[in-house]
Amino acid sequence: MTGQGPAASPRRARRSDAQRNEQRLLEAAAAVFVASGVDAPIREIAAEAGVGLGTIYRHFPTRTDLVVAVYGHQVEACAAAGPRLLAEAASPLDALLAWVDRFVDFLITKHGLADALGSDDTGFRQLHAYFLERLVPVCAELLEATERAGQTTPGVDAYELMRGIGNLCIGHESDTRYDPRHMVGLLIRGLRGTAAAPTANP
Amino acid sequence: MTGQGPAASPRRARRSDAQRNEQRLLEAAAAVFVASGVDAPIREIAAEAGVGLGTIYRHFPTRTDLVVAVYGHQVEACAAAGPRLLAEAASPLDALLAWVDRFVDFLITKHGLADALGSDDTGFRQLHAYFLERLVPVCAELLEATERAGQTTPGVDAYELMRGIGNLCIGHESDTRYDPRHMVGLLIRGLRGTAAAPTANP
DNA sequence: GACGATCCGGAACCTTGTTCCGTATCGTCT
DNA sequence: AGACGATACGGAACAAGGTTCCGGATCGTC
Repeated sequence: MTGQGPAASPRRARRSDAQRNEQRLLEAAAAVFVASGVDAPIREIAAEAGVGLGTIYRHFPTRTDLVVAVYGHQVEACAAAGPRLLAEAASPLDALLAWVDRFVDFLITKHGLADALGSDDTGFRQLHAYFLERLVPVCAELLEATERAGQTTPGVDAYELMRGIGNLCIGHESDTRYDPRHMVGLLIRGLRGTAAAPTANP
Repeated sequence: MTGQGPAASPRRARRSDAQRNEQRLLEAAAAVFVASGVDAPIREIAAEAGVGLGTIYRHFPTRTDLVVAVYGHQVEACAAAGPRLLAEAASPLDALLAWVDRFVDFLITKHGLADALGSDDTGFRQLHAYFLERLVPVCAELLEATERAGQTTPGVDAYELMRGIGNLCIGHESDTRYDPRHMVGLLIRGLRGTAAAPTANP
């Protein structure tokens, strides 16, 4: 172990133009995602960044890499919010509700993200996987807490719940008659099911 | 009334080869839809039918036309089942449950159909519209009945419910961990909400 | 200043959708 | 039967987007 580099030992540091381009691509991607959605043509992002196609593919081999680079910290923040809410909220159910709200907000706020997660196109499969792998454990924790508190019917799988919520958020743009929040609200209400609130009940 | 043609008076009947080709296309499309999903390349269907690209576009200008031609009668049957169930089932809620079951079965049975309905690709927009226009009224009728019977919380929009159910069915293939029926079940349970069953309850 | 490692740009190729038109076929009329 | 106009056919051609690849420019170091 010579311990000379940040990691193993890339004999040379990254070239400065490479760093610059990565930065430009990140900014361009963020802008294009907002303008045209996360499924915008790669060429459009390359053009916005003033960079060739080869460059974008070298820095971000898959679309997922780009999306994660742009929105990754928000996903992480969402993941981190789970335990925090559980600690701070009045009850596990309140925590779950708040967390789901936050997740839904994130999805429907990012142009085309929900649709992308729902689609099974090549290049979105990995994105799908990333989201689920990152957030399902958090959701599971919240769910277990609500179950233990008797606020939720047991036996609901966190993975399925996350997929369900994500799916419900699909297509909210391009359809003003459909508000995902209504259906997510219904879904969550179904989660409470017959496990009536242990407290008040007229 | 001369009563010579089937309709108004296309001065000539359709050519026999045209009829033959339409038939072939229908059969080919059905086969390809099963094998490769409703989003299979047009060329694949043309090849399967042994016709040129121009021919398929002439007979079925949009993908929707083809899908409706293949699955239309099943959609109609589903639409027709609504009133019948309402008349036959023990309660409006039973009717609604049975009808939703039937709809979900239909969606997850047809390779890629749910995904297609969820996507907002050009050429699937119309399919989406067709399904909703045909089935939302039926769902609305069932929903009103359950509401009147006090088996369902009022204020839920049939259109949103149908979209929600459809969305929940997306991506069930290519993901063995996700069973749409579970989430649809939850959604429907949320529909019943706090409107406790007016009858028996252990 | 030179030289090798790195990185860049975009031409080129693939897949799929869609249009268009020269040509073949059909049905009818003589 | 033969001819002729209406129909229908086939597939070339064009567009859009994804992905690969490599000659050449640039960077960092010696």
